[in-house]
Amino acid sequence: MVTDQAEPVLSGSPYRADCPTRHVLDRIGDRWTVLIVVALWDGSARFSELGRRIEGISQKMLTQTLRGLERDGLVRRTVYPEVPVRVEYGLTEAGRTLREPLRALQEWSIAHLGDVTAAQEVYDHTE
Amino acid sequence: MVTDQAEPVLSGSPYRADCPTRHVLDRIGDRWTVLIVVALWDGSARFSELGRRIEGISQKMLTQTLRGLERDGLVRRTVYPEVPVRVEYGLTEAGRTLREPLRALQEWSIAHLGDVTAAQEVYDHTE
DNA sequence: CGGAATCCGCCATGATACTG
DNA sequence: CAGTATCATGGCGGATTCCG
Repeated sequence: MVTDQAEPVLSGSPYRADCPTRHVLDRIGDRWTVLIVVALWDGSARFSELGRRIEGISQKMLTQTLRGLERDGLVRRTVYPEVPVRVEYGLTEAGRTLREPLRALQEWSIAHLGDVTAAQEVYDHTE
Repeated sequence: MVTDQAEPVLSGSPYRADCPTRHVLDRIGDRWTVLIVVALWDGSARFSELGRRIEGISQKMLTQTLRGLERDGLVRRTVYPEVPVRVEYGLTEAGRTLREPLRALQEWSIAHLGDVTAAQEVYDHTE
């Protein structure tokens, strides 16, 4: 996560702490990031519209996660100085490239959640 | 493994708390699950070999995460009653189906981590 | 070797209140 | 509407010890 101990490790280790996958997982592996990206891939949305789309997210986490995505260059924040102010969030070009890998994961979820749940029940029942 | 959902869960409708993607993210969205699955791609491995492959994981989390994957039916644990005992972990058929979506994510990481890091530096510098 | 059990710090998350 | 600020907390994950 944050702690990357400068430990000399054998160079054969395939899954080193600084590999790209680890970094990306640390960023999108939280509770809300993926959900926000998915919620935005049909088009931009306003702050409260996003909050309504993503059931259960708090205002704080919506703000915080959007800031992180903006910092990563995956989401663009646009302010329209109207009254009342309007703020739109949308995926950047880079953010849109995340669609395909995330869609693959989403389709896996839809296709296999049933199997996973069934396996859990067997496991819990027979242990 | 053909998914024939005419209308994806996320299109138009609120992103509900009980949708498959949320459940799966809650399961694989932790610190180690994905890394273990990836580490098992090439074949089974013993407990300590896994620990050596995945830099930074503690014994406790290795055990705990493997138990979760076993419960989900994604990893199979095989005990060989030798002396000393030998335990092998390998992906199940279901676990292997996770390879493609995770590989897509991995490739995205490799391809875009540089852009993300660069965007972060710009963001941190200009705010 | 392959764990189980225990203690514990810390941080991500959540609830609440306030603001421009 | 679109946030910011503050406080409380649950549990994730690390370190250590013990066991068959």
